[in-house]
Amino acid sequence: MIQPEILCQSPIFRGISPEELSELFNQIHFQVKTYQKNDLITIGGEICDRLLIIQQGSVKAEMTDYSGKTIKIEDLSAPQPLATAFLFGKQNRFPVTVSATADVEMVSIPKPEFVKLLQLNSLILNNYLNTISTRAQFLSQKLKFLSFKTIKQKIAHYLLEKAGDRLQTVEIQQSQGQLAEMFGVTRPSLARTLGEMCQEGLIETDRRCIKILDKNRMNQLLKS
Amino acid sequence: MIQPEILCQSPIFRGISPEELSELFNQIHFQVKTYQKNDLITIGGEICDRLLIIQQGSVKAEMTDYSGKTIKIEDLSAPQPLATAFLFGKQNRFPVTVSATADVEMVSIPKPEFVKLLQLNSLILNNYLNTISTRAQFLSQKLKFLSFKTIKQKIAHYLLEKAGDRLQTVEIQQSQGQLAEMFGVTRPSLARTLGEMCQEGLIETDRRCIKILDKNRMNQLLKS
DNA sequence: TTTAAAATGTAACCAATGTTACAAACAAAC
DNA sequence: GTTTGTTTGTAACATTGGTTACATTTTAAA
Repeated sequence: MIQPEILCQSPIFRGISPEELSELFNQIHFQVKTYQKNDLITIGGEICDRLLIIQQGSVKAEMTDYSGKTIKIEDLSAPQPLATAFLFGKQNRFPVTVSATADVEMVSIPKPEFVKLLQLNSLILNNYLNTISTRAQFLSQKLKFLSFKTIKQKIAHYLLEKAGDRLQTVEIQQSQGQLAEMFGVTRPSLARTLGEMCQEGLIETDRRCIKILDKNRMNQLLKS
Repeated sequence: MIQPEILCQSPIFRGISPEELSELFNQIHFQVKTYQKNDLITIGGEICDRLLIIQQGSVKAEMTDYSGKTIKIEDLSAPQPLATAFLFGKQNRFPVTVSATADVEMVSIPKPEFVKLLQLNSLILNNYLNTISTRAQFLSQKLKFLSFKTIKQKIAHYLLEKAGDRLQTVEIQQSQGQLAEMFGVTRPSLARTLGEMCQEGLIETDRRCIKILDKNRMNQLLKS
């Protein structure tokens, strides 16, 4: 039924040997369900009272908007877990509708059984805590970034972060277009603002290298 | 040293009796540290390898910007825990500098000891998981909200969410000004946009009641 | 009831950014 | 070297939302 060699690759069971994992699964109740391509696995809004881990195959997660249409959120494949941030907490309902994009085997562990697992094995506990904490930290960072209103501020924040205390010159890996997308702005707007910052003597650009000329003034930008 | 009657009010120990809590604390290592008003408790960037819970007094959390100046983030008092989302995860450093705003007693539990607690008591485990999951869900919601670009979209999202499937009329509790702050826009801009939506026949406003006239068209707004 | 304070509606103006379009520079493939 | 597709710089114009100011309405207090 379960395939320990696959499951131990999952972020939640990372570091556990396949043998140990088999042993652990012997101590809890769980189900392995199979779905065929296009089957519905969860429906958005449904109570999330079990941990689902893809053992085989792949799924897509979609969100339903107010008019009933669906928008694809992400594709997931084995051995990814589903909706780890919604098993606990106040709002423990699936935020998304999940359906199979290939034949799927899904390991389903009821919440109380998963809690048992967490108490049986401290590695699993740590892995799970790390997973949701990392997610919270990621979201937190993203929000902080969005709190900068103007494009100039976003650029200043990005460059100062990337340069740290030492460096004067930052080399960006992505293209201007990708950077713009990360900032949530359009490419021409980003280019224009970079141009303005050059004119103001804040930075100097040379292809993908950006030299910070005036860190103090850049800092000032972030406070207004 | 520890005051179980106070600590069991903390979100992390909620539901545990004071006696039980004393018993649990006997099984782990921890420290109770005292600070005087204005003492530094943690410094932003420092490794977060212990759980801190305020047992007595109050603290403020501040963030340091690039130029070294600090901005107050929040005030916390007993029996709140500090930075629960940064004990685990990839970026386990305090995001903020914390200092005492009154004489403080702080319970400090090293991470490995706290992990023991989590394994000893499933209520604590559940509480902690709920705490960080709720936080991730809150941040997620906030981000979703910010993803709506225009004020019209934010209003539409807010109203549709609040109305649900059934209702036609939504009554808002807050003042327009508070609503505007929640949306991250200025009060006159919000008022102007509400006015525009009335003219377009999307809604009808009467003091603090807003009637949705055309749900379909409102939905359309969210997709562009 | 009168009065003061707060909340609301509205307007003119301005700054920031999106939109669209196009040309120049560059990189990769042939 | 030429060609082709991608990336970058830039410009004109439209839209959005912030700013400021003020009149009106509502609420609360005296």
